[in-house]
Amino acid sequence: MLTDTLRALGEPHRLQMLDLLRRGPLPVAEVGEALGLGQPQTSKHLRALREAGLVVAIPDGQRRLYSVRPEPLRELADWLETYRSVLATNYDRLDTLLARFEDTE
Amino acid sequence: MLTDTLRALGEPHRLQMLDLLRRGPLPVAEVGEALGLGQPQTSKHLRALREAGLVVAIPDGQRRLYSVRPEPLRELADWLETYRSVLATNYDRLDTLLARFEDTE
DNA sequence: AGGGTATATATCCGTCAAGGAATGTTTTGG
DNA sequence: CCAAAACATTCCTTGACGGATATATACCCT
Repeated sequence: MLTDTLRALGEPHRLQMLDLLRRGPLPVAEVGEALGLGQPQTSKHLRALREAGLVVAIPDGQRRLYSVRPEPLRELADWLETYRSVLATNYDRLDTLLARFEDTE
Repeated sequence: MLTDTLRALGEPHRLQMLDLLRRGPLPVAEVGEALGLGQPQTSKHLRALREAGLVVAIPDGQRRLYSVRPEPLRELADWLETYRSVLATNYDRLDTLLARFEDTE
């Protein structure tokens, strides 16, 4: 679900984690170290990402290599596509906005 | 901030609101009615969206017309772009993933 | 000016999520 | 088989959040 993806990434540490894993798979310890997180917190956040389908864990000896799973990101990209017309238009000047309102009124 | 955008949209009602406003500006009452929300709840969520910069309110008599502000969505799109290579690759079959690990090991 | 409408804000409550410390589990190495 | 390493899970506490109700504010109309 799109909402789950957004909620999972709405947490700063988890967003950083994904950005970190974007470069390639990493074990839990390195992820935690990179973000300055404790080991339990790291595992917890990785679990949240995993449950959102944003990440997969692959056993490698006594470690677990986490890597990005792109599916949810594709879904997010598809959703953003539906805003294509909105993104194209330059709505950001207030007067433009007001002008449009007067038109449609 | 990207996190704020994701966090704001991580709430199902707010995501629905944005999807609703994607078609064009609406007053609070119609937004609430469309989502089956009470008036205070509607205002509260719209405020959250507004504070995330995802929405603007324009006074129209005693009403306020809310509409989408594209800036944060552009930022989101830009962020997604950095995952372009990840999205392109077909990571989704587990064996493919494993094969890649064995390669890089 | 007054009454009604549309929206915003305040408050209370229940719930959930994040951080921290301790413990459990699996795997490796000897 | 035992001890240590790497993670996962649990429990606790605390702060934030969403829903509901009540109240305040702003605006229009007559």
